[in-house]
Amino acid sequence: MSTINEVAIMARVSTTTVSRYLNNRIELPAETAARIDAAIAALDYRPNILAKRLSLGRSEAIGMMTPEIANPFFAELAAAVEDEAEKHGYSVLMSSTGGNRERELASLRRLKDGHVDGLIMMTNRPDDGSLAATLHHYGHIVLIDEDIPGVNVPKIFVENREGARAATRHLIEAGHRRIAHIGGPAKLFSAIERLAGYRDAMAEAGITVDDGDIRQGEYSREFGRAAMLDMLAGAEPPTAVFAGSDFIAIGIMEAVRSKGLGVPRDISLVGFDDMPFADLLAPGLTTIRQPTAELGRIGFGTLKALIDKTSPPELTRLPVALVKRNSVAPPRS
Amino acid sequence: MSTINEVAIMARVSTTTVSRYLNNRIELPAETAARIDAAIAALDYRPNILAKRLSLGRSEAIGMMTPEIANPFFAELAAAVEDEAEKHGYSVLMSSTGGNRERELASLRRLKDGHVDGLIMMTNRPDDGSLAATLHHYGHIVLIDEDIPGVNVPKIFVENREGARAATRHLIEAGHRRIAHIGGPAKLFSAIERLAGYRDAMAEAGITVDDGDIRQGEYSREFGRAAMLDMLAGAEPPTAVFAGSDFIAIGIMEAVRSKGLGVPRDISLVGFDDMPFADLLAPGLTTIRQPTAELGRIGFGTLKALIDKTSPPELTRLPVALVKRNSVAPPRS
DNA sequence: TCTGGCTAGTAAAGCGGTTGCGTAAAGTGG
DNA sequence: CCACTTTACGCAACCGCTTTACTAGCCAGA
Repeated sequence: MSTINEVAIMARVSTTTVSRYLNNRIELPAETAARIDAAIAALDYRPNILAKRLSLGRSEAIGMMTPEIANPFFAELAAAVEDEAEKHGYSVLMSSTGGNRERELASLRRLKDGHVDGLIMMTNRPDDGSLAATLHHYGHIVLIDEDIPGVNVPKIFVENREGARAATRHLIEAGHRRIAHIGGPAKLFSAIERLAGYRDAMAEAGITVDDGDIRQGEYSREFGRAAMLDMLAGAEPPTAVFAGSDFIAIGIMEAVRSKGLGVPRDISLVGFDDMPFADLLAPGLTTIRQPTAELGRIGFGTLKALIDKTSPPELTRLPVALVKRNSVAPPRS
Repeated sequence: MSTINEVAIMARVSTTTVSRYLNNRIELPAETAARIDAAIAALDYRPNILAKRLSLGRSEAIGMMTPEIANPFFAELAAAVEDEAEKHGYSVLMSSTGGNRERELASLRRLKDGHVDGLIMMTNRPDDGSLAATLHHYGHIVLIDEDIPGVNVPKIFVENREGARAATRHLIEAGHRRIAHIGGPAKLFSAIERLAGYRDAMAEAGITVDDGDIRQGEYSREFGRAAMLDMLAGAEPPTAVFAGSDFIAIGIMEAVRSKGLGVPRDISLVGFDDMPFADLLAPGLTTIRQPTAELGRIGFGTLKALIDKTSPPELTRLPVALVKRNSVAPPRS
């Protein structure tokens, strides 16, 4: 590997000049520039990025914190971020925390250590305030998909409430009146918004919601199954369910099936997320699609703006869309 | 941020001593060590990793090239690598190439530029030789999951052939004789091995394979569906299929269903990979599980051995296992 | 008493860039 | 022809850490 010094010697100038020339901080006579160019080509010189980083104190890399990269939703998001970052010459350091506070903090430490210039954070659990408190001390952070209340950084979310409203309305329009909602953690931002959207739609249709028809728990298949089994055990179960996530929806399907019932014959179902597997299911899951890739792209753009000191919008909301498949039918009369 | 120099001053020693002490290259009298420890604690000193990297010429980061991070299989693999790397103090730079040669080369360039100390490569397309040729010039590379023929680096694969054999035997044991194989690209290493395993099992059972019962194409849902539709259009379709991947198996399910037939009632089916969604399907897909996380862990370990100049094994083979779900039944008589 | 071998460190030269000051030489206006 | 501004660069410090080569001081053995 050749160095800037070798280039300088070959071009008969100083390293200062080469460095400035390469960074466009100087205008050189064509002849000098040509000599430098020639030397660079001859030596196949490429700047040592490690040295550059040390000198500049920047790493031209960003970190990305996801709860679980193996979750297709986060994987897709990650891919989009990486894609966009690459375009701007940034590397991405992935870190999947497994929802582990330890690892979240390690990730933040890296940021502080100058390892990375900024951080895109995704989380999927409610914060007890400790994360929020920590974040205050850090530099360039962007929150994606899920809020951490009390943190004052740019945030990018989807229209959770609108989406939930559309999902619920879709069920109402199919003729259902007893529509349950099995959603995410009661304290989690997205779950709160989705619940609100569900209530909106029900209220708009003039339907009174029985509190027993609302269940909140983890965004997981297991919770979906358990909650649905519980509902089915009731005297008069609902005819439709709006699930807070596709994982929950899968659990619901399992529960329904295990009772010898069918989706959508006995229970209509709408999910949220449009995970890649949503259309692999039988029946295909009607769900709310999030603009995953867009979230990632805009997330990176926002972070870059932050790094470049141009102030990005405080809050960006991305629209969602209802994807109709085969898990909704009119109620059996 | 405090520096090693400040620590040295506070502890009344030289930076050399602090550096050596921290890197366990020196043994100090307890009293001196205590002074240094105290200074570090007091100043909340953490070494500047950028400086360390420059000085050492190592980046303590590895690259990971995957065709598509959004594919659950690769995502899981990536998560395992990341996990293991983290434990050893390495960062992981993810790069999903989308099967794009350009991006593959960019990834390799980074490696050369000292961006990373080594690279874990995964690919999913047959190489025309150009990639293999390029790889020869590079340093620390480990190949995971799929071979690039002619490349002389440590490789970690699963027992494709054994797995295929077990899958096929499972169908035979269920009573099937006409068993088709719809597999991956004819020139792709894993597909070749899996086909061989299928032939093994059939030969062992004394069943002659009709060439028309073997189809090779992409590891994709679309190919699976098309191939299966074609088979079903034949005069006497098979009663069972061993699919080269779970994606292919899903396509097969769709095809079977679209003809008004059922899995496993009319067609028994075994996949390969055990993707996270395999058990979400209805019926649950019987398939061959790859030790995904293990692949990742061992992949990192092998790369690290390479970096540390201890020569790792040329080839590691990881066992697979048959996971029985509900897509296999005896043939209808 | 001298030599040699520890012990417990240190000074200084990198690693490969960037950058705040300078400055010699050439050009310009009066 | 002189003072002044450009033009075209260079010197050397700096980023924070590692490492090679060296030394001061002490003790043991001959």
